[in-house]
Amino acid sequence: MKRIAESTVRRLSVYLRYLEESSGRGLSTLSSDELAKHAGTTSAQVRKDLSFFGSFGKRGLGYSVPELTDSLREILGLARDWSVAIVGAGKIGTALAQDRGFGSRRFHVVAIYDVDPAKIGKPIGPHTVRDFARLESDSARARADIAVLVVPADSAQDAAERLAKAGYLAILNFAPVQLQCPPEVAVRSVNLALELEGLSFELTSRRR
Amino acid sequence: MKRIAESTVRRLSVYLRYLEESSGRGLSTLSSDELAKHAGTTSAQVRKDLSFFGSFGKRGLGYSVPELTDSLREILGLARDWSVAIVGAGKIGTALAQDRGFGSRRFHVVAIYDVDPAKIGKPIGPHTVRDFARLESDSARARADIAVLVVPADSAQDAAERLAKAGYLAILNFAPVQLQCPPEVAVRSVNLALELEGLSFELTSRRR
DNA sequence: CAGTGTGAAGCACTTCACAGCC
DNA sequence: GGCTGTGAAGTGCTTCACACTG
Repeated sequence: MKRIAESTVRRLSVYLRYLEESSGRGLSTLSSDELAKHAGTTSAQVRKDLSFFGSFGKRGLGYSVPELTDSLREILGLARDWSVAIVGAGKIGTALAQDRGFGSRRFHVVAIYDVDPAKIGKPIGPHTVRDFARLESDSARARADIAVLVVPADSAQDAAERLAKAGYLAILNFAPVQLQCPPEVAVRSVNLALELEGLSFELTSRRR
Repeated sequence: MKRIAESTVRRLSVYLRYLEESSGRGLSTLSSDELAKHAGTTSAQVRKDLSFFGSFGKRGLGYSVPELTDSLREILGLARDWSVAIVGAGKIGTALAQDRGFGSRRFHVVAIYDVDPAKIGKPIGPHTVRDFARLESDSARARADIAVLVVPADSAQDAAERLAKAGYLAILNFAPVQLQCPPEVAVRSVNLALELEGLSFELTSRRR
């Protein structure tokens, strides 16, 4: 199968969200044009995106909401649940662990790690902060699928390597560093400083 | 001036970070190749990126660390400070407000808003949660430059419109919705559900 | 006839390759 | 000789436009 662009996958998620909302409002079909409006793209783009994976629509009619919902869930790997471990029990890690919406859908936080003795053992929602030294022994028994890395920049690379060795399949990285990981580990980064600096650039350059 | 791609701006931020680190280690020049290694790109890309804004390097030598640092700060609009208001004092908003690194560099949190009477008046670090109803009157006196929107999905669009009307220049949106804003307001979105679903897709499709 | 599916065209970002300068 | 700056070529995503079908 041809490689799918990351931008395409992002849009599929957005379509899915709108489909779920539409389903809640009792709609049974949706056109590429309606999907496009709510996803901030064009109808041609919607059709192209979906056509990578098959023919889901009916000509003259549009897409069946329940059918396309199921198909997109299948495509995005959301027909199953994923377990998530939060690595780093700082302010943001703690907030993410408790945030509904982050844990919702098919992603379930199953553990929170930290190296700080002052934090280890502390309760966070239904969890207790575990010693990151136990990562390897924990993982031998039961490992989460995805790690959310919320540690300081200078310990992120080490932590990532241990996660990769311990068999984690994916890392969502919040540390402001370019992680070096073996190719079998999927990595995405969210870098808030970068986003703010992007806004700073726009405000500086594009303002009339 | 020709339009600059968002991906280019992202990389400039990454270069700047490495320049600052290198400066701390006493390096005085850096080649496009060294910059590329640490930014995860190619030397040609680095040179192209920089050439949009001028000629900063010396042939045969590379780039002067202090000079390029200054130039990039200037380009990215980081030669000045920016004030930031956090809108939404939930778990994540509160965490961001207190996170060092987020507030660091040239971005300073100056206010935190919420609509929940239970939260209004609560101290968060050096700040006190303010009633979002006061946004307009506050803004008439002194308005922050950038708003960080950390409210539930169903109130995000309303909040964004009020921020735009109140004269905010930019919004960093964490709510999982496609914000509709007037074009003079710069918007960037960070959507954690989308990132997780992107990983889910990779784990499902690309695994051998 | 409304709306999908899709080759072809268009556009934008990246990589190449080399002339030019230090 | 080393490394930048940059047109030209390459690649990949997006938009167009239209044949096709329910």
